[in-house]
Amino acid sequence: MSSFQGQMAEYPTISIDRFDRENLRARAYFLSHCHKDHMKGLRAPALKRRLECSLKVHLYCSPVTKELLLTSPKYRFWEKRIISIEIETPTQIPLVDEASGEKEEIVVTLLPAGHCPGSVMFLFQGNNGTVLYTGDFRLAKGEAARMELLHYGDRVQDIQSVYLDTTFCDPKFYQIPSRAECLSGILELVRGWISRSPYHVVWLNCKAAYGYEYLFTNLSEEFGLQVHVDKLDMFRNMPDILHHLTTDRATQIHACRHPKAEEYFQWNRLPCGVTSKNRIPLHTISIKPSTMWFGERTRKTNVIVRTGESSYRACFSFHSSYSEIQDFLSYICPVNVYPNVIPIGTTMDKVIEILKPLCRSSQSIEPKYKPLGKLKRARTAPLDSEEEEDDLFDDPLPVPLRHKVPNQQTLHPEVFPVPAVSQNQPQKLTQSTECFKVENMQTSLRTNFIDCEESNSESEEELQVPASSPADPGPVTHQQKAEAEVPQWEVFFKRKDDITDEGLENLPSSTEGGGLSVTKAFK
DNA sequence: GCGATCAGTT
DNA sequence: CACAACTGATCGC
Repeated sequence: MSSFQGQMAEYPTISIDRFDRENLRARAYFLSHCHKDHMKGLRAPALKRRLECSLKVHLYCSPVTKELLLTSPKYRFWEKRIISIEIETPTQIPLVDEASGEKEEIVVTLLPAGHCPGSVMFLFQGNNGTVLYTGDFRLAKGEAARMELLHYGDRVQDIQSVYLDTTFCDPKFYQIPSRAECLSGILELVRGWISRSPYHVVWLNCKAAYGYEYLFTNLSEEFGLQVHVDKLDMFRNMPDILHHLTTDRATQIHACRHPKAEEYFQWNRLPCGVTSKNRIPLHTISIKPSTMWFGERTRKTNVIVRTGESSYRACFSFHSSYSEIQDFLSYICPVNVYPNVIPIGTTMDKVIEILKPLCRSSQSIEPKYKPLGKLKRARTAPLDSEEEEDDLFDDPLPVPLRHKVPNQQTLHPEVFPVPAVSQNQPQKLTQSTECFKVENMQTSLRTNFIDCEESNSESEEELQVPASSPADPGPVTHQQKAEAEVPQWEVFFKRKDDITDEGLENLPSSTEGGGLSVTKAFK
C-alpha cells in the first residue's frame, strides 16, 4: 500500500496519486493508474471546490486511465479538466500559481509501468533536475534498458531521484515467476479442466481491481471462450480487451464477483448465480491469482498450487520482485531513491539500506550532482568494451552496463499489451489545449506543448482531433507466443486422472455449447 | 445523508 | 500468503 504523500522534493508544486491535505494546493495533478489507493481525495468536496475556482488546474494521465476514470459517474466532474498524454511523448506542461501569476514549465514523459491497463511511470524534467516517479510497476529484468525515453542518446538519463514502488523490496521476495510463466501455468490448468466437457467451468477469483485483463484476453484467445465479467462498459473504447469479455453467463470461464462468492462456490454456484447448463449441474473449480515468491536460494517450484478439492492458487503479481527492483534501480542509478511503500514486516531504514547501494550517492567516485548541461555529450555510436573502460574515469555515472538495449518496443507485448483507446467519433477537446510538435533541442525527441495559458471561457474552442490509434506492436500469433518464452518454472497441476470426473458418465454426447463461440471437443 | 477512518475479510 | 478493495461499525458534520 503506497505511503507516498503526493509530493516530490524537487517539484513540490505538483501532486501525484494523492489529492488530499497539502496536495489541495498543487498547480497540476498526475494519476499513474486507476487503483483506489492512488486516488485518495480525488473526488472529495475539498478538491471539487478547488477545481471550481482554479481553472488552470488539470489532471494529467494516460489515455486509458482517463477512460477508466471517467467511466465511473463519481469522477465525471473531472471530464473537462483531465488532459491525457500519450505514452512516450515528452510533453511540456505549464505550472502556474494563480495567485501570483508565477509560472514554471515542466516536461513530463509517460512510460509504461506494466501494472494494470493505463498504468504509467512519470519522468519529469525541469529546473530542479530529472526525477522518475514509478507509481506501481511490474517490469521484468532489462525492461528499463529497453525504454527509449529513459535514455539520452545511448546513455541512461541523469536522474536525480527515483520515487520507487518498493512493495516487494525485501529479500524474501527475491524472485517471482514471470508474467509469461504464470500465464502459461494458468492456461494449462484451465485447459485441463474445461476440455473435459462443456459442463466443466472455471471461476477466476480475482479482486476488484484492474490488472487481470491480460489474463482474460489470453485465456479467451487460447480457448475461443469469452470471459464472463460483471461490467465491461469501461472497456467500450478498448476493443482488444472488450472482445474477450462478455456479460453472457453461458461461458466456461468466469471472472464475475459477488460479496458472498466464496460461500456460493462451496455450493457449486458461480458468483453470477449459475449452477447448471441445460439442467445439467456444472463442475467448477476456482483459481485464485495471488503472489507467490521464492528466496534467492529457494528451489524454484510450482506456479499452480492446489488448495482444496476444487480450489487452486495461481501465481500472479502486479508488482516487481526484489531482484526486478534491484535490476531496475541499478540500471537507472539515480542520486537519490525514495520508497513509495514500506513492505509489511520491514522498516523504512531496511528498505533504504537495500536501495542506497544501487544509487550514485553511495558509490560514486565523484558524488557531486552535475546538471544535464555539463554532462559530456553522448556519442552516437556505441563503443566497444575496451574504450568503455577508459571512458569510466571521467564518466559521472560510473556504473557499467547502463547502455540502451537497441531492441525497444518489447515490453512483453505478448502478455501485457498497452491498450489503445479508440473513439468512434472524433475526440472533442473543449479546452484550448493546443498540442503541437516541435523539435526539442535537449533530447531531440518529439515534445508536445500543452498551453493552458488561455484556458478561459472566451477563448474556448472545440478542436476536432482525428480519432487516434496509438502505435500498436501488432498482433502476435500463437506460434510467436509459444516461441517467446519457454517457462523455466515447472507447471504443476494434478494428473488428469486425478481430477474428479463424477457425473461425467451421465452427460449426453452432444457438444451443444449454449451460445459459446467455440465448443470444446467432448470426451 | 455523506464522508472519513478503522478493523476485519477475502 | 502479503494486493487491493469491499463491508460494516463508528464518529462527525
